[in-house]
Amino acid sequence: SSARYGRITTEHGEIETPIFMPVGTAGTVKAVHIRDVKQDINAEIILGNTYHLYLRPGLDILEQAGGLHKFNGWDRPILTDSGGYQVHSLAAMRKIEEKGVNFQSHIDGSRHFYSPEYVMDIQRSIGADIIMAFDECTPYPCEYDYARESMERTHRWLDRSLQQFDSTEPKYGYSQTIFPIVQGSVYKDLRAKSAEYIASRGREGNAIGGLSVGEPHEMMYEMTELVCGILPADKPRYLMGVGTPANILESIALGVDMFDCVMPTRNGRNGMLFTSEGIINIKNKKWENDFSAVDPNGISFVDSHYSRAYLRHLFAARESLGPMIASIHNLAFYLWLVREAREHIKNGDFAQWKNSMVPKLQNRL
RNA sequence: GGGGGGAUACCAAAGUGGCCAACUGGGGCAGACUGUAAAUCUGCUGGCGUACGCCUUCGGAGGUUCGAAUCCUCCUCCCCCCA
Repeated sequence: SSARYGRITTEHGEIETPIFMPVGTAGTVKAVHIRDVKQDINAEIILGNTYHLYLRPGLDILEQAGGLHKFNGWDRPILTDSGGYQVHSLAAMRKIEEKGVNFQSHIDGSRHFYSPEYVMDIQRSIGADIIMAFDECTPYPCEYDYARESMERTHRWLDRSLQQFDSTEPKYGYSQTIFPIVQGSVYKDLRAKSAEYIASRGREGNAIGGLSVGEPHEMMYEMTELVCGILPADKPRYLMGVGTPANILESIALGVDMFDCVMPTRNGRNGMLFTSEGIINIKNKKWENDFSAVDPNGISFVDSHYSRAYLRHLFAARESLGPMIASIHNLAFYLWLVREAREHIKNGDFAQWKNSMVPKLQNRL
């Protein structure tokens, strides 16, 4: 196993790795109060999104607030995605050129232009501790020729991102750092080339993008393993957008240190609970009169305070407390999972523990 | 007492001779969701069958017709208006 334990230091605090970062796209971890993110879930770092925050509330408001930390009341580290994923997910509403990407807002259809330079400026204004280079997240499947062209363009955009980043200053008195992103779709030679390019930039951390976009898991692991073998061992590796609890443990085993995913929050809002014994669809009739705890093994307040029957009722009645409880539970579970992983890494029995956990995590309860 | 309207699947509600096992919505059941255009989307929802299909349904009973949820007769129940 290539699993490792590490620490990342920012001016908003230290992060132990492996870590899972709750996604807070629009400046909020959806359906979860910041006090619960901090205390009950005990997240160490959360995400924000350049594209969403730029559209709403906009840079003027964020700067008036004094940055995102002050705006949303989260005083621990924040990482912002660059909008590269929106190049992927909003494919129908954008056009990619060498200079940058023309977007249409999904909110009002208004037109905007993102260059790597501008995206750096936006992330300076948001004030994230870790900012991401502007990339293109390619879809799956992706033709080899397009994957290569896109990867090469992402590399050129990276150098422009770095130049802009290095020639500008933080706006709120604390330092920021930038992570470049490996691309190359599911092609080994492209992934290797990209990983070498990204490694050569010598930044404080590196990310792997363009995975978990629909490719088979074996391909995702194969690419992750290959890239981790090339990225420097003494810098954190961030696998963007991953994933299921099993995905996370398998990827930790391959040498990944940082994860983010909408799954615990989005799926939670839709009634799916992840637990150490398997997956629960709390909307299912079978939980109707199950008055046992939401998660008997869970460590968060909601796990022991509420019953499955009650949580099912909340979903059936479309009460907003349902998605809130499920989101808190899932995030607390994800954070518990990575903390456990750390302990087992330190104890030297990670691989054994991981192998015993993965089948359970995928059970359907 | 007089006059009028109505009864369709779990609920509401279309359908007024064949294209109807029956639109649509709700409810119910199940599924999907991986750097969040998502507290969203999809499927099923009379019975049996994997399926071609077969069987039983539109308040009840009878009738007209090649053919009825739709037309006729009687019955039962509900609602509204006037006394």
